[in-house]
This record gives sequence, structure tokens and C-alpha cells, in this order.
Amino acid sequence: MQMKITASQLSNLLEEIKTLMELNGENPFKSRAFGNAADKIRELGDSEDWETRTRTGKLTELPGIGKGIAEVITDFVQNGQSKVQAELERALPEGLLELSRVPGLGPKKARSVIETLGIKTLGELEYACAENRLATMKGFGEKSQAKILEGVRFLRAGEGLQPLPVAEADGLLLETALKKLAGSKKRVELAGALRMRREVIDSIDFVIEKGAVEAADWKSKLDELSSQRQTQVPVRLHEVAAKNFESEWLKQSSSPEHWTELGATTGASEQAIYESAGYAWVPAESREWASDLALFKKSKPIELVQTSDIHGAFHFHTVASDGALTLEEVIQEAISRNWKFIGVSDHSQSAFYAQGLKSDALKKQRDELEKLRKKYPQIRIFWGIESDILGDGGLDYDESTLGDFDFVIASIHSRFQMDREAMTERLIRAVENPATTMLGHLTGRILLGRKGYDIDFDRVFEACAKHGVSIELNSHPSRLDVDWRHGEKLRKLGIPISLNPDAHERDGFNDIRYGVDMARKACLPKSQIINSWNVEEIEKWLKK
DNA sequence: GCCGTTTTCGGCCCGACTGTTTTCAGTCG
Repeated sequence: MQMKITASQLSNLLEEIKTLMELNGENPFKSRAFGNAADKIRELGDSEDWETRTRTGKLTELPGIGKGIAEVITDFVQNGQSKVQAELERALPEGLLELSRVPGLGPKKARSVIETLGIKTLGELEYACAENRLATMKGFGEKSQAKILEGVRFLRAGEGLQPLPVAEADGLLLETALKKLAGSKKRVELAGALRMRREVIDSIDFVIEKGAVEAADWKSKLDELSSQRQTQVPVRLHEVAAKNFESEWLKQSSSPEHWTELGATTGASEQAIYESAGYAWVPAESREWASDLALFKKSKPIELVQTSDIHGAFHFHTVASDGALTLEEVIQEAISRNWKFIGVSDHSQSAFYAQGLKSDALKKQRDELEKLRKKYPQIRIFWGIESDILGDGGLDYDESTLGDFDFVIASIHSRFQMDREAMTERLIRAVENPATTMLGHLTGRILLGRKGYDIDFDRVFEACAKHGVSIELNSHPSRLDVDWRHGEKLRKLGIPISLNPDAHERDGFNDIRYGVDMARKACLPKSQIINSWNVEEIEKWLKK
């Protein structure tokens, strides 16, 4: 069966080849070339017809794609697999791919662990750490062993777990298949963690009407779909009689705490069940804490933000630092979404790894921005910077440079290893800086990849409230940081929350929907979400 | 591997940190 070739298939392939080359110790510039080509393809997306471009030999017209990479792509498009990728995989020592995922273990050290200790799996590595065998190896010691052990435990906890967007794609695939099997007479609905928009998904749940599908049919359908699925997240079907469908659907789309707190169990619809208990309908994503239910009292339910309330957003990177779009392209994309405002913020000078902007680059961007403001009067363009928070809590430019921006996002990008007290002080100092508008990705966590650093949230939140500093809800699905679980504190302190895509490419604009999901999970009122404010309100707030 | 040119080679982003070492390799962002 011929499947349409998508940009994400191709960029994933090239990205994987890049990783395999790194692990194989290839020339770093060569592997980077594959990474660059992957970025380019992702950036162009499916506006390109990749099959036609491949067939007609026009791949090399794209910058970053030369003869070599065009051959790899052609091979993949024609044969559905890549010889280069297969060869690289063959050349790789067993276990290297898995072990190199551990924070602190790069290609060199992972290889050394495999060769010296004969370790091939995370489980073996964990055991070797417990046995103190790593610490005795050349180039390793007590501390690196402890760090690696922590990394292994963190990764193992993530097995069978997937980030929301990845599991969501599987969920849609399965939902379509299930509904087709069930036909129009029997109901099938998505429930569980996916319907609740949890940031990490541990199972894909459906509530189905009794007799909707035969177990054997579903099993063979699942087998058939397994090659198209991107995850091994377990799938669960909850079968229920038609008369109890709504109540079961509600139960399977709520936390146990929420379900218990609600108390009511029967009704013709979810809405009716909530109403009979004195509440307005609660969206599934907001059914987490028992105490949040009170926010939905029928007399005066909380108004949550929705995607249609989003008039704009802050935190976009451009080609001036590590983004893929030019300043003008970012603005045009915002306009195409009917946004009323956009806040661009490239990296600051200390962010070498991301080509942070030095003073001449700042001036250049500012001049360009002035021209674009005239050219696109239909949108308010805020000029900002994502300033690194330095080790001592200071920001990255002098006071007068910082004063030129409309807004400043203060973020930590280095020195993650500080203890709780030092990190808390560092953040508070950044909050106290009069130039700071908002705190970026508060804990630096990478979901399923890296724990955030430990801070005293209460103290940081209180400092934000005191100094009128907003907190970013970084909407990249691997961050979703600040965590929605802090919703009650943020609500009580009334700290303005900014749903920031932190976009480095066109696709990143879409991530804001995950920010909306998390804001709804946090039960933050719409009025607290900066993106829903009109331009005058934002300008007034920024002036303060 | 890609690119660009003063074109067929040489450069491609690089600084900080960590833990190890006893002057630096490896990892990270």
C-alpha cells in the first residue's frame, strides 16, 4: 500500500540518522548536516509535495539538501526504508541507543560503559550503579555514578508513558477505527488521560456501549494498526450498558478525587449529572483536584480560557537567534491567525548555543521591527528578549538596554545544578529586577527527559505577585512549565499567566493549544490569561 | 554532508560546567 510521504516522516528519518551518526562517532559536522536538513523539511511542512519533489529530482534545490541527503530521501520514498539508517543501526553496539538517553551519559561514556562492563540495558546500568561498578571506571566517579543512577530511574519511570501529542495521534487513529467497527448504532467515546489532556499519557481509554465491538474483531484491528501507531501505550476499553453510558464516561474521564467529590452518579448526560449535583458541566481536563469542583457551582461557574479567546502570544524566536522564521514571517503567521498582538523575543547575548543577540544584532532587529510596524499596522508588535538569568540572578544586558524592550522574559538556560535555596534566590533576584516582565519555563523540566530543578515555589510565586511579574506557561508539549498542579496558588495570588509557544518554527504556533489545555487543567480564570486580553489592556499592564 | 568561493577545499557556534584529572574530556544547552 502506497502511503503519502509527510514532512514529519522525512524529518524524523533524518533526525534519527543524525543521532545514529553521533553515536557512531561520525564527523559532527556531517551529522549536523542531517539535523539541518531535518529542520528545513519540518519548517517547510506539508505545503511541499515531497513525493513529487523527490521523483522530479528537485530536492537539491532546497538549501541544506545536497546530493547525499537527497539520495537518502529518495531511497526512503521509493523503498519505504533507508539503507543508510539500517547500516548505521547495524554498526551500533547493542544498547548504545538506549543508554545514551540517560542524562550525563553521552556517546563516549555510554560506549565506554558497554565496552567495560558489558552493559546493554537501563536495568543493567541501574544495577551496576547500585553495585558501585561505574564509580570504579576510568573517567567516572562517585558523583557521576549517582547522577547516572538518578537519570536511569527517571527514564525507567517513563516507560509506557508518552507526551500528550504523541499519544493523541494514536488516540485519534484508534478512535476512528473503533467508531467504524461500532457503526452508528452503538456509542464509542474517548475518555481517560487523553480526554483529560494530561501532559503525559499512560493509557488510551475508551468507553464503549455493550456489544459495540466483538473482542476478537478489536484484537485483530489492534494488530493491524500496530504498525501505524507511534506508541506502545496500553489501550483500555470500558464496556457499559447504554443506560449507564454517560455516568461511566464521566467517571472514566475524571480523577477518582473529582468523581468522589461530585457524588452524583446518574443522569441522561454528563451535563445533567453535574446539574443534579448543583454544578455547571466541568470539562474533562478540569476534573483533577476535588477542591476545584467548587469553582463550577451552577450559580457562578468559573470562566475558563478557550482557544478562541487567544488574541496573540509572547515568546517567539526568529532567525536572528535560533528560530527558523524571519521576523516578518513570524508576524505574517500571527496575522494569518487573526491575532491582535505578538511578542517576539530572541535569545540574549549569553546564550551562545543559540546565537543570542549582541548589541549590534539588537539594533538591527529594532530597525527592522520599526519598518514592519509600519508595514503591518493591523497587529501590535511587542519587542522583547528572552534574557538569560545569570548565575547570580542578574539579567543579561545592562539596565538601559533592557529598558528599550517592551517586555523581558527571564529564563534559566545554564547552571541547572544549584541547590534549592540558591536556585530560589536566583529566581527571586530575577523577579525583583524592574526590567523583568515574565519568568520563562520556570523549572526547566523536559517531560519524560529531565526533571526540573528544585525550587521553593511558594516564595517564587509570592515574589512574582509582589513585583507584578507574570509567569509563563510554556506551551511546548515537552515543557508545559509552570506545571498546572500549581493552579490553586497561582489563582489565589492572581499572577497573570502568559501562554507562551516558545516557538522556533511555524509549527510551534500550534503548541499554544497545549498551553490552553494546561490553563484549563489549572482552572485558571480566563481573566488571568494574558493572551485573552485586548491590546490596550496588555499595553497598560506592560507600562506598569 | 553542505556550502561557497578569492570554487573542488576548508569551515561549519562555542562557552560553561562537571567531575574527573593533575591538565582536560565529555556533556550540555
